[in-house]
Amino acid sequence: MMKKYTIKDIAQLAGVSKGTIDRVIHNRGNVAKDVEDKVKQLLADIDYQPNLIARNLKNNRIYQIGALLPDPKKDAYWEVCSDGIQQALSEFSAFDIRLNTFLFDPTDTKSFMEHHELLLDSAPDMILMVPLFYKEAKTVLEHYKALNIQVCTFNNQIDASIASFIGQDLYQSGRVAAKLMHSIIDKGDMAIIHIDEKYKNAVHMQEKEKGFKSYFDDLDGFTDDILKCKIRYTETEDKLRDFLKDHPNLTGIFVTNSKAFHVARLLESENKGHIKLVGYDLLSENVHYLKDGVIDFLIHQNPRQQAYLGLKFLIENLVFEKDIPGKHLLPIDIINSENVTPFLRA
Amino acid sequence: MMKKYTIKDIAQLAGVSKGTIDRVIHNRGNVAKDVEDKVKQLLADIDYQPNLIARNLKNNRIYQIGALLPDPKKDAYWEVCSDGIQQALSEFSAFDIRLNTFLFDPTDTKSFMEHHELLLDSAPDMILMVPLFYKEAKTVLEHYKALNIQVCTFNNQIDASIASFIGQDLYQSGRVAAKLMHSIIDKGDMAIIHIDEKYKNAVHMQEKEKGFKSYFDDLDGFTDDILKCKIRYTETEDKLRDFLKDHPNLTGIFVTNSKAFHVARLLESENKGHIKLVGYDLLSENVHYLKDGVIDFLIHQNPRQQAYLGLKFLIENLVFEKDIPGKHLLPIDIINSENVTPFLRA
DNA sequence: TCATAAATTGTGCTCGAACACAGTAATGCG
DNA sequence: CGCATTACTGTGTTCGAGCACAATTTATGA
Repeated sequence: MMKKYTIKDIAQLAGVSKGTIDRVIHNRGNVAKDVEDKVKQLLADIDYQPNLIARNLKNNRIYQIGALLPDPKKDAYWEVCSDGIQQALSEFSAFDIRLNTFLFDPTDTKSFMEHHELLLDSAPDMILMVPLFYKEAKTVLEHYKALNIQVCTFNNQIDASIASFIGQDLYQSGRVAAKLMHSIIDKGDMAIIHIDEKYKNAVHMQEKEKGFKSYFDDLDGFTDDILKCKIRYTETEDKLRDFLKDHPNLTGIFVTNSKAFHVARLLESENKGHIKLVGYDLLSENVHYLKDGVIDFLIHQNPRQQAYLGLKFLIENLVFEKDIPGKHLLPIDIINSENVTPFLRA
Repeated sequence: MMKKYTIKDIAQLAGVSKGTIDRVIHNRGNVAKDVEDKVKQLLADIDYQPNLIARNLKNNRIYQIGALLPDPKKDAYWEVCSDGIQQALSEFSAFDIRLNTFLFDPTDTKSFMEHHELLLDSAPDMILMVPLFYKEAKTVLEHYKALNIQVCTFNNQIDASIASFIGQDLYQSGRVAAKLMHSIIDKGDMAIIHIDEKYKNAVHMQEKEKGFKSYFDDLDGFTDDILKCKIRYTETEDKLRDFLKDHPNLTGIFVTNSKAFHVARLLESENKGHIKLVGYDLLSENVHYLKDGVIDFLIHQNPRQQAYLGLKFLIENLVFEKDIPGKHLLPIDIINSENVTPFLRA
């Protein structure tokens, strides 16, 4: 039963004062070589761990964290992020963490850049952000790096070398969707549907598509068609209806983001409930169609947990000097009508 | 931008000394009625939150926690618990938490009681336990309650009123299994297989069975048979082989605990790979058959997370006086061959 | 009225780490 | 040798909450 050593204990053991121990621990110099060696050896021998509580008692500075996030009013997918952020803040309420949140329009790169400027003006110690637009995010992240500001990104990955990332392996999540689809459909055509403003900037949707296709490529003797359809958000309904009309043999549809409910709505109104549907995220409309049986599976990207972990990593680095993992992959949760409920609670 | 108030600030605001504030906060009496009211009002107005760091600095006692857990050497299901426990301990390494672990044989109620006695002798402040055997656990829990020792149970629930519980809704997890099975099987017979020493004491397996059946009961016009088969652990293979022979129309099997790999092994060797198989837990053998396609889905009960949360709740109650939730339900994770990997990492 | 008890309030120390600053010993240089 | 400079070491205060105890005010009774 090992005792917990304090600086005072070590000072006594080494026959010096606690000031000297402190100088050794923090390499602040002004210590005789032989004493330093002796103390260092002692510290190693007893595996000294400083009391983080006492350390932070003195360190009562106010930490400023900036958050650059998509506006949930523009896309409900982002709504739950604030829950995760609140959870992290309350968990570390013992410390004085000030969070400045800047919400940008997820359909507008200009809005992203504008709010980035505002964020910079707020002089944050660290930054939490969703790098939604590849090109702009890369520029911004390089800017932060030059300023030596630690950044945590989540939801989609830009560049492993430039900022810490929390999220799912999107390629693999495409494979999960494919596996699910494969297990529930009979023979027939399958379609991948992308519903968004700008497909080209949305690397995450392309990754999911690649993963989805790779699964079927790996199957021996699988030759059915995988169709592809890109739809801009504003023209969703008409385009979708045309697409369904053009492909009467469809038996399965994979929607690569949280917009599966648009497809579900149409399938229901056109009595095409036999078409299997796999999509993403627990938006209330998606959950509704999941419970109704129109959507068969949803993959949960858990933006709430992503935001929570991102903020937690930043705070733990600030107050405990913990390392921030370069990449933290969340599990890919499979949701059906029976297990959805516990995932909805905050 | 609200300031963080300390006891000193409040003392100044109220025009009294910090000692008086402290007496009011802790209801230690010896405060004039009018002063007490005034200070209480002030505390409420500014929503005073004590600095937990400073509070615990003084409170440097050693906390003893006892753990009564199944021996992982007897059942690999329990192996990952120690990871979760280690994680909780390292997260709270700033506090002096001593954990005494007592491992009992999960097939032997006598072993459970013996180790319970040993646990009591160690004079724990709090207890973490897996109440594997209903009758014995109930006795033991009442004993702890009489001694006023806080207990966290996980994996299976005994009695909501008697101890805190962390785990899955087992009835609902049976329904999840049923929904999965329903989505992947064609017409044909289904079987629920229980593989364990003592079925009667294993309420959790009965709950899963009830949930599974209830799903199909809710379906209109579903009339196929749901067979049932209880197998003792020692006689698994022969009994299983007979059962398969007796029911040649089987298309789906649901195994109610982590022993699905026994069935998978047999299905593979008898070339009955077309029979769909749904089971529980990410034991390495299960994962192997999942990747091979013999097992279609596994439900992840996440014993690692259960143990982690249980210990975390206990510690947070000890050091932060946080409330322990009476019941904490974990999500019911659906696992297939494509999303299993991230769930395996510690 | 005054002594004394009772009620109320203030002061000062503790926890462990961090750090400023005071204090002491060793060395250099004229 | 003596004084200054460097090299090293020890002391004391701070952070916020908690608590023991001292100090003060108020009430009570002879």
